[in-house]
Amino acid sequence: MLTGSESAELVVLSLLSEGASYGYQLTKDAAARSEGHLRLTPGVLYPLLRQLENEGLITSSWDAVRAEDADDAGEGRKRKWYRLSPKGKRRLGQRVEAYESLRRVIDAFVGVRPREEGTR
Amino acid sequence: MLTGSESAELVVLSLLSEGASYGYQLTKDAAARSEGHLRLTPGVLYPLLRQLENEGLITSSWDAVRAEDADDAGEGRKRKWYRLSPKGKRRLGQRVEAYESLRRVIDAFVGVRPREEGTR
DNA sequence: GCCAATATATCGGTCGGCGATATATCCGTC
DNA sequence: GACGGATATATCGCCGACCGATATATTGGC
Repeated sequence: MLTGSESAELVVLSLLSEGASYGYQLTKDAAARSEGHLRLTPGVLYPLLRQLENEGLITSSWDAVRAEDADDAGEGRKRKWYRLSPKGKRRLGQRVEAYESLRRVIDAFVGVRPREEGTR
Repeated sequence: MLTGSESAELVVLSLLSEGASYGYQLTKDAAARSEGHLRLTPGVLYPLLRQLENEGLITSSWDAVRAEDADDAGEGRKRKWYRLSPKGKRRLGQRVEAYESLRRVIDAFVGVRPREEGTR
């Protein structure tokens, strides 16, 4: 399981890098991709989306429900579409690097398998 | 940089799986192995050691300073040696598995590189 | 007409990470 | 013999963030 909002940011930016999406879809995508291990609950997701928008990493607009009409702000039902900004794209790159760096650090420890009993 | 105490537990158990050690040494080892990225500060380390001992994952004893005499509780200067218990060894295994699982989950996202502009 | 699924959003209590701080010993050196 | 930096262990409690709980409206299937 994984709910920390640090990884949540990485995941949301990553999903949006593949194209525009919206809140509910993001929770579903996250769960599907991680085979249920990643639960992007409303309490985590929406505050995060707001924060990302405030930082200028994503943009939002209320547009048509159908994906192919996502830019059409005409009549009918709407939902809130989010898109990755250029700044967000850069941030995603940084986050990926940070993750890979962390990965190497932890691997430096878990890569080493136990030796023997007793004292060093 | 990485200070979360979740990873701290993994790291401490991992270091102790290589042999007995003590607080100050653990901070130094952690920094060295991670090339300075992992700062196991006193405020993180000692509460963690206490907790790990309470859970029966490690044991401690005040013994001689010299590593080769670490079991000798005779005269002279002492320091507090920590050792991984069998239970701790099992926990380490679980934590490594959990880490590798998390790793796979995140990789499922960062492995996917950006496609093109616009809508899904 | 009803229920489950879809869709977005806020709030605040709870929990814990970790900076700041305290204390004591050891050793080199001036 | 005293000063300072490194060694070594330990506690405390502030601050802030995480996210469970909750609210609300719409849609679609039966």
